[in-house]
Amino acid sequence: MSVEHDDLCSVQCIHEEKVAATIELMPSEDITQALAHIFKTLSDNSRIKILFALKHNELCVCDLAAVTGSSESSVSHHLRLLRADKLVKYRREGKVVYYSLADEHVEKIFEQGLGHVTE
Amino acid sequence: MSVEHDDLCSVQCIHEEKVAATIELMPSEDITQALAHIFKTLSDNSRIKILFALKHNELCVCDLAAVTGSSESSVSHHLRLLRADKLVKYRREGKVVYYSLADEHVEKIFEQGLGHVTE
DNA sequence: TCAACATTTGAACAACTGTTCATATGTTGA
DNA sequence: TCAACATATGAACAGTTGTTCAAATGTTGA
Repeated sequence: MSVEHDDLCSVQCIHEEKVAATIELMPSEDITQALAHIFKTLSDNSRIKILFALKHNELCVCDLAAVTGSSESSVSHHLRLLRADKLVKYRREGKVVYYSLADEHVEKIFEQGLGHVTE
Repeated sequence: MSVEHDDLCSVQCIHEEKVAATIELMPSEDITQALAHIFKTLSDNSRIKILFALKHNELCVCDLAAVTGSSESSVSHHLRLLRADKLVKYRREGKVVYYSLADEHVEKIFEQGLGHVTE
């Protein structure tokens, strides 16, 4: 009764000024969610492989399945997510759809990621 | 019987040379997995907020809970993942543990990510 | 028009993830 | 030593995700 969980307990060790100042500098919820979302799209091994495969060539779904060692259906599902986040673009040539990287951002993000991984 | 799924069907549209050349240029499984792993760690909104909060100050778990609006337990679980990937470091001062960014890689990765998001 | 094929889509399932709650660990000051 | 507190940890639960299988689109050449 005397010690409620939200009123006292969790306020005891807080550095108020620092917290207030930090909150001021925080980006909006929209931005943090957008960042989390793009990293989520990049957080799957199959999708990483697809993006690496597209680094030098445009490739069709069949090719990507062969390169990454997954089924065409699986690749297609992944490509849908990559398309939704504008990480890849595509063009149709007859029955075949060729995918390629949307821009060079992906490669730069990868470089930074690799920089952290291999340090 | 005549048309087996792995023998013929999925080999029909493949551009063999391009596929072979692309496979040559692919990074190792270890590398793609490591990349996927680091992006997975960055793919959660709470963890993104924690890292942004640590951009200017070192902060204790309580502070981080207040800034991010989550429970201390939740923050602590997230910090464990961030520690495991060497994205944050920490120092103990009495009962309080202060966390800070491990290096400037995180910020650079964020910059690239934001570049893609806000374009 | 039709068969063949490349791709996409949807449902279903197991595996994984984030949060909460309860409990444990460490640290301080009395 | 002990209570108080900051943090960490483990189990459990709902929600999400990646894959597979089956079926549906497009698209071409006959």
